[in-house]
Amino acid sequence: MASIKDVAAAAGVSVATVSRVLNAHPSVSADARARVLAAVEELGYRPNAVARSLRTDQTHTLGLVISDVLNPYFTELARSVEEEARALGYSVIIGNADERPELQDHHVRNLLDRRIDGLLVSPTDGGSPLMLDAARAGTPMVFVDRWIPGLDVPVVRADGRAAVRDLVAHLYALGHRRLAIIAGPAATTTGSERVEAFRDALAEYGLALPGAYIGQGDFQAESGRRVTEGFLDLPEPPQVVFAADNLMALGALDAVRARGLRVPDDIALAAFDDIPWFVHTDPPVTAIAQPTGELGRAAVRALVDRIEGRTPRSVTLPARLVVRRSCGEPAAPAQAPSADLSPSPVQRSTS
Amino acid sequence: MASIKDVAAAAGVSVATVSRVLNAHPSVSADARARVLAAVEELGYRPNAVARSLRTDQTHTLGLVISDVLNPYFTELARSVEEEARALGYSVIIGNADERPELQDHHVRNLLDRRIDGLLVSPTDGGSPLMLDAARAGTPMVFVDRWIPGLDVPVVRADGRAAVRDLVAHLYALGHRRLAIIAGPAATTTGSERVEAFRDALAEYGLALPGAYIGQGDFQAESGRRVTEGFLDLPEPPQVVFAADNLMALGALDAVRARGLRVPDDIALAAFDDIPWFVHTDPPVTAIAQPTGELGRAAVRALVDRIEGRTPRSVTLPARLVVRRSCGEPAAPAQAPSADLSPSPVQRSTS
DNA sequence: GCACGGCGTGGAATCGATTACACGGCACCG
DNA sequence: CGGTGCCGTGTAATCGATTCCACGCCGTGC
Repeated sequence: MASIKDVAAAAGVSVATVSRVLNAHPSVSADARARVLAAVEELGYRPNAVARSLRTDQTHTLGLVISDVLNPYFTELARSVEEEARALGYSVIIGNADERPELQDHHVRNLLDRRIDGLLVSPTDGGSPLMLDAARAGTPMVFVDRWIPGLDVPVVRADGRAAVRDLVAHLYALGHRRLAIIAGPAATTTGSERVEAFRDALAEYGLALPGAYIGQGDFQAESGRRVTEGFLDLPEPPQVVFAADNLMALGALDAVRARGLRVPDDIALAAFDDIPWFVHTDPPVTAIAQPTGELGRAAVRALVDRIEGRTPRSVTLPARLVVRRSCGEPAAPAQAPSADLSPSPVQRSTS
Repeated sequence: MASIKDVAAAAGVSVATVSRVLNAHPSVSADARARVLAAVEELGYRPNAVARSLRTDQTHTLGLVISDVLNPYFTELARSVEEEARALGYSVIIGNADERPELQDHHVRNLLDRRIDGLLVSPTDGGSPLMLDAARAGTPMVFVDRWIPGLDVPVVRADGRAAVRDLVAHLYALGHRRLAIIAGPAATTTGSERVEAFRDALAEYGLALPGAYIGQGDFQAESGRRVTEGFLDLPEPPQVVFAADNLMALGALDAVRARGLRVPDDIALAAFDDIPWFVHTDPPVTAIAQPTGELGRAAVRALVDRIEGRTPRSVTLPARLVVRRSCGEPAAPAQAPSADLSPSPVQRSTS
């Protein structure tokens, strides 16, 4: 592969001049510039990003460590992150932690070794020493979706409290009184927050959230199934199951169906995180939708602000309830009943 | 951040010795090794991968350029690719082309600039000059899923011919005679091959595939909707729509539902590419399943073979038909009728 | 007519690693 | 006892860029 030296030789100038041309430095004669550009074209020269990074100590690369690529929520997040980063002149390297802390550490270490300019993390746990050290050592960092308390790191996330309250109102209006939740890992902020928001909302209606109605999941489908089976085995099973993420909702749907029961007739189902597929499931699933794309973009902007010396801001955006049919008819007033017939969110503009 | 010089100074040795310790070179005394290791620990030293790559001309990184991250098929592919690469000591940088050739080129160029050791591509089009040049210039490369004819590049893919034949047999047995297909872009191999396989299979049953029953899609949901609407507007609409990928199937489902029609009573639906969500849609969708994980792993092995000087092999694995309810009852003999009640493929082992 | 300033340019240092080569010391062999 | 060879180590070149500094040249102003 041609290097800057080859270009310099071909153009009859020094490497310094070539570098100046490539970096749009003003101090280059028109003549030299033309000869350099001709040589670049001729040789098909492309600057070696590795060498450049070594010298400038910048990689123009962001690391994104997410909890689970197979979760459509995170896939969409990753997509919007890459898009915004590209618009700002950065590339993104994605690390999939698969909800496993040790894998998360592996990726963080790998990304740090590659000297990425900044790190976007949706932590799988409460924070490993590695991550805490990196944050304290001054690695530009932004948390997205989930975060680790006690660190001076900006957080970009959705606030689901209001939407959870709307959901409970909706369920109450439909006559449901025994409501259960499949929680995420307590070590994650989203894991514990959603339970809390749910409990608080229930309290407003004078409803309790007994221990038996809190199932411990891990954000994966299998745990949703297991927990739901436990609920169904109770002497007095809940009338509604609220899953703290979309994969666990899927597992719950499986468990209900495996018993030959029907949603919502025998038991109602709702989920945190809305995804395009919920429109097409049987029945369409009532869910709390996060502004995922906007979260990804805001997170990138905050991180790049931090990298480029500006002051990053934490951002909290509201989530909203999307009513479909999995909790019973008729649809609540908050939402048009035809929601599940509207054009699928799977489509997107590609202009 | 501490560099190798700091470690050398702290350990009282030269940088060469530090490097030798870190690279397990035999010619180091036990004493020196111990002092170096102690210094490494003390300083929290981590080798700079950028500098190392510059010197050794290896990044231990693979580039993966896929057509669409939001397509669960490619998400799963990406996941298995990363997993196998990690097992072999490589990292993966994913580029999402979004079915747009210019975006594909952007990522290929970016990855080449970063001097990735090899490239895994599922081309969005027939091959840009950039990609052809890279292949001919000797960049280690492997095509996965889709490929570009006429290049000496190994291809790892699934063969769907037999499964398409099974599908047609299934449809024929259910009494369907007017079968239509939503094709992918003709510029992609999977786009044209699937139509051909479908036509050939129909011919075996003495059925024709008229032009009106071939809709041109682009592998995105919206095109599936549009094409399906066209089918439904025909004087004699087809009895079955076969979508060449899962997103277009989703669009088709939307279009059918928007007319107030029902699958499979009014029109049947089948898809190429099986995804976990097809179990949960209304109705569960009959699909052709690729061995996605195995494809990703095989592709990485081929690429790493090529990178490390061994001879890579092309791999073709069979796809298989998974019958569910979207083409009509009763389920075909080829598959257990309870397929859609089996544990969801969304779960996975995490051991 | 001379000094000064700015512009275009090249030489060389530098980033942080790897590695070829040289060198001193010690052991072993003849 | 001297030569050979290996072992452990350090010096320095190198990868491909960026950038500081110095230098030569030219134009301008006094």
